Amino acid sequence: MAVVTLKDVAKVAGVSYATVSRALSGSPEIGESTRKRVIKICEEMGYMPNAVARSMVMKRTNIIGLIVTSIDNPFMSEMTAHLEIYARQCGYNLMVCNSSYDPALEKEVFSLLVGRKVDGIIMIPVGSESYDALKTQTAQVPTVFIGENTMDLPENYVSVDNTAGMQQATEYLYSLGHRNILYLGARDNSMTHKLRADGYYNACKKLNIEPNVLRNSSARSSVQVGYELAKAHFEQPFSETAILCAADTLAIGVIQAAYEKGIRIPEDLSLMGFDNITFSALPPISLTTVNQPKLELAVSALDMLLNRIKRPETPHTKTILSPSLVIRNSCRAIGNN
Amino acid sequence: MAVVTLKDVAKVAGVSYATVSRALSGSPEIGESTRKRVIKICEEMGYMPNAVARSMVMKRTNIIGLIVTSIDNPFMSEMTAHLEIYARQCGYNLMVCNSSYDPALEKEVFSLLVGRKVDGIIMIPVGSESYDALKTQTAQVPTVFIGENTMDLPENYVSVDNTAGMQQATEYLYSLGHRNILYLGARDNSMTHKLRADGYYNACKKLNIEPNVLRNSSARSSVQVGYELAKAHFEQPFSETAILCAADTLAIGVIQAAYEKGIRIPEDLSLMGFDNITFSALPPISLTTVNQPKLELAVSALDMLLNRIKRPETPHTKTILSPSLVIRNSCRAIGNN
DNA sequence: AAATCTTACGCAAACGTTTTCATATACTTG
DNA sequence: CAAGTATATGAAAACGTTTGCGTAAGATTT
Repeated sequence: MAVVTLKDVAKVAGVSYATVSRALSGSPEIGESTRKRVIKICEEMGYMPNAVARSMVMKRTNIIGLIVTSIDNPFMSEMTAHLEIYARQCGYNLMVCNSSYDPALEKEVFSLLVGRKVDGIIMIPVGSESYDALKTQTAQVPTVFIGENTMDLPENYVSVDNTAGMQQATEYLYSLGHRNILYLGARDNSMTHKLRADGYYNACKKLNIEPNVLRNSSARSSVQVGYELAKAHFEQPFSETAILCAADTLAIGVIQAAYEKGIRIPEDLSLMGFDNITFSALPPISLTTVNQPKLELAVSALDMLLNRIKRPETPHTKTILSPSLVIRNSCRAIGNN
Repeated sequence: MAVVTLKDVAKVAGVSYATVSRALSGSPEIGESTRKRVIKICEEMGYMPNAVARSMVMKRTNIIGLIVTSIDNPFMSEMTAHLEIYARQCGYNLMVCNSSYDPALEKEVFSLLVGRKVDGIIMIPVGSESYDALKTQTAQVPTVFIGENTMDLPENYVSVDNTAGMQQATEYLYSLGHRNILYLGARDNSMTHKLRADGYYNACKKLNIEPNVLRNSSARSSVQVGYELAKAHFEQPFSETAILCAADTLAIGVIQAAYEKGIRIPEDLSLMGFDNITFSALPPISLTTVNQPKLELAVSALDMLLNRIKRPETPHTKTILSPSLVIRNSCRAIGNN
């Protein structure tokens, strides 16, 4: 039960503990014979370096903090999986925290991670206010944002090109003959969602069709919210032939509401989402959507962060990845007259 | 950029740094006036305790390690969310690792967490061999297993009663008139799945129907595996009126395969799963299943772990939670003749 | 008023590493 | 062979806390 330390090993090996440390760290200034002997003794004694003590002296924990709005969200959990695996390969472990879509909590866990002396933080922010609130905090530790960006603050972030993606989606529906497209789930408290809405507006202008937006006043885009918005919308007669959702989760909520109303997709109504979460691919759902490349997002974010950890004084950068259309069976072509 | 330490605060306040420490820790042996003054200075200077240094001396990190097979799995991510929130309320942070369904990697990350001096580990094991492989390791740090258990090793674990749940599921199908029920996805490399299969066998014996099992020879139960098993099965004529899956993910794969074959659920085939993941509730899927109470599992596991951390010499315990049937629309009653 | 007890604080050790600097030994080289 | 140079190792500081112990000063008791 007693934990073996460097000193214990040193005593058995009859050397100073500095020597043991050097033997294990692969330092060149040590004799080959003693190195082998010490390493063998370490193995026999089951010595395992104390990462806390090492962090203490090296002023580096090899931990990176990850703040997500909710790990219980297919998009985030997919990305977290990629992040964790890649981070471990790079010698880092992940400390994961939920902000639960609460800016106050987000700030709190950020401080907590700073106190834990994580080497860096990757964060999927609750909303665009996150920037202001965290401005002083992000100065304390290298931070990279995923998915959320902003014009005025040159923070580090990686994101998909939300505007281009949503514009592409709108144009796709147009190409199928849709002229009356409802954009469902616009939000003002998230830059990501503003940019997505921009894509829709851009396309409308370009294609000369009338924008038609149903806003989401809550703080998040969930299946539940999509369901409620659609349900309310379906209460009254509507003329749209297609619904374009700001997120896949919303679209799945719409499916539910449509199902209850007997509205068939895509026969009666075409439907699109954005994100391409795993479950959108399942045939019963088979949602046409815009893909966010989760692996690339994860890898880019970590690369960017590791870079900043190494060279903190480097200028801030951003990486914008290209989204891509994923065509499934939730949209149909209609004759437009 | 320079980090404020206890010493800095002490210097400004004109006291020893022991006094600052005591002021913040709420020690009684300190004057009320100095306490207030010191705390105020701490706030002004933006002092934040260094958790690493504290861990060093207190021999406690307030970190718990979580090893899941894959965070990118709705069941695990739901539970992780609950765990993280509850743990944080208890003053702990979560270090999350994927074992990626690989026993060797599982062992490796376990060691890694031990080296990190986590206070305890919660683990969803890859399979029942995990116990043997980790026997020496679990002695080094309090460990609690979730969902996986075993007869011979009295490890700490919390689990749902898999056998009772699957027996209940089988009986439910029987009550709908099904006599030819295919059990899809049995696995030998997981005690959980053995116990679930036991539930099916028990029910068959009790109800006097012939067991009919399609094994899963891979290491995991994924949508993909379910799809492949069902697809192969549907190639040839089959006589089953219902398929009972060892996991919801498998059942969703079955839906996909059935869809492609034009087999309607529940009209042509009844289908059940086990786990009750979020997406099983969506109307297009609407899977009748057996619920695993994720919140209760998470809370029980953490309580058990915290208990062991406090009193490591306490005897091992197990907590078995009751599953419950969740009836949706993937099963139909048939006339049995 | 002397003796005792509290109270509030400082000193310093300890936690387990890494790493700089010093030093002893062995090895070159002129 | 003397002097210098590598080479291998040890001693000790440092990282930022917590906490046991010691001790002044003040409060209480007799």
